[in-house]
Amino acid sequence: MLIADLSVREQILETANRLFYEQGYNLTGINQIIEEAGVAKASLYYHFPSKEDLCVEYLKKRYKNWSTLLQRFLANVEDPKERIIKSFECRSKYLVDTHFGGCSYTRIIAEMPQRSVKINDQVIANKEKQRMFFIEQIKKMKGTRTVAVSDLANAIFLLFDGATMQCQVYRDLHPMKNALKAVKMLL
Amino acid sequence: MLIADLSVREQILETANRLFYEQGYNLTGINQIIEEAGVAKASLYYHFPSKEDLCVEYLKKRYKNWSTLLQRFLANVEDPKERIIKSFECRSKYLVDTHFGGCSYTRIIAEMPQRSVKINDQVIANKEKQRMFFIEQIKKMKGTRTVAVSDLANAIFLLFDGATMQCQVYRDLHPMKNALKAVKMLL
DNA sequence: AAAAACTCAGACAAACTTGTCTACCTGACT
DNA sequence: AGTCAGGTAGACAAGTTTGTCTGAGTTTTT
Repeated sequence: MLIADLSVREQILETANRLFYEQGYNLTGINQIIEEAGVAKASLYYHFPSKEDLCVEYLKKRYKNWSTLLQRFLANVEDPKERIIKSFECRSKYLVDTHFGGCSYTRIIAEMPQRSVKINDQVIANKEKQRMFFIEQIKKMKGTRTVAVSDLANAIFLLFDGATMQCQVYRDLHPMKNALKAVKMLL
Repeated sequence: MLIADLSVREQILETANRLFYEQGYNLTGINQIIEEAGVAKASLYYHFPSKEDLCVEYLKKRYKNWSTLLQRFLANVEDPKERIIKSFECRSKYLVDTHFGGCSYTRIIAEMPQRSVKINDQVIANKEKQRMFFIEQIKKMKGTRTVAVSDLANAIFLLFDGATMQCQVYRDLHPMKNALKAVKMLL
């Protein structure tokens, strides 16, 4: 589990990333994190003022990892429509790789009805970045659009997000396939 | 908080329903439930073998309540297309009434990565019933369909479910409005 | 009348929770 | 030589968690 050559801070964050996502935020204790990260408790609280702050960094990391994966998938793909389709395929791979863990942002929200401002803002920021990806692609698309750019992008984003969640629930890729079919209907 | 004339079992379930949804399943303790329900701990464990079993009953109750609300919304609405649109409006009302609590089934899944079989089965059953509603409406729709019934119904279900989740995240109805726009594009 | 179902209050076990604090150590920079 | 960033181990506080159990009392059914 321990990854060599990682600073203590990175070791903590990497371990928290794994445990928060695999077990859930509320079910993961600070003690388990420091134990599995192989660091002292004071070290955790030296780098992260609280579990809540660690959660915010976790959310940032999740977005960074997703973004990296997506960029790899989209390298050499120019056509906007093709980029949208590829992003759904990227999501499918992500879901399989994570054993259908679903969207980490959504899950954090679901776990914390009494959302803190910090966590709320980070989740919204991450979601908005995902939404903007679709906005950008639709904007780039040629052809006279009969519907507004944002309406189409938002619809695709809803399908993307909805399918991610349903894949988690059903532990199967079929919702993502259905979402892709719907996207093709809309485009 | 206490509702008169309810049996002890119903009092417990009603309180659990409120607390699980408002605070989350993991953050709601048995002790809080019995305290707010005004019953003894032994009474809870007499009616529900475990917190997990209580959760299953909670999920059943949530579906029953949603189903009742939906039926009230759809009374006197015959046209399948209109019934679909009304179901989205019903969801909007539901979300506002629950202060954007989102979908209880989804949230339970999000909170419990190590899903028990009982809970998993109940969530799937509830979700499938919701999906079947859309299947039924599409089936009833006249006109030569260029796409398969299930593909269209699944797309609408994805939008419905995705919008419910996004409304929870954004604490706003705009995703549901976007979903409805998308549905109208598809129909 | 007897039995069964239901309800109460609360102690108890054995664990876990976040965060603080003491006390110490190492290495780098000024 | 001195300061400070970064690290160790672990005790501690004050609370929480689910579930069991004792022991009693009431209500309903047979």
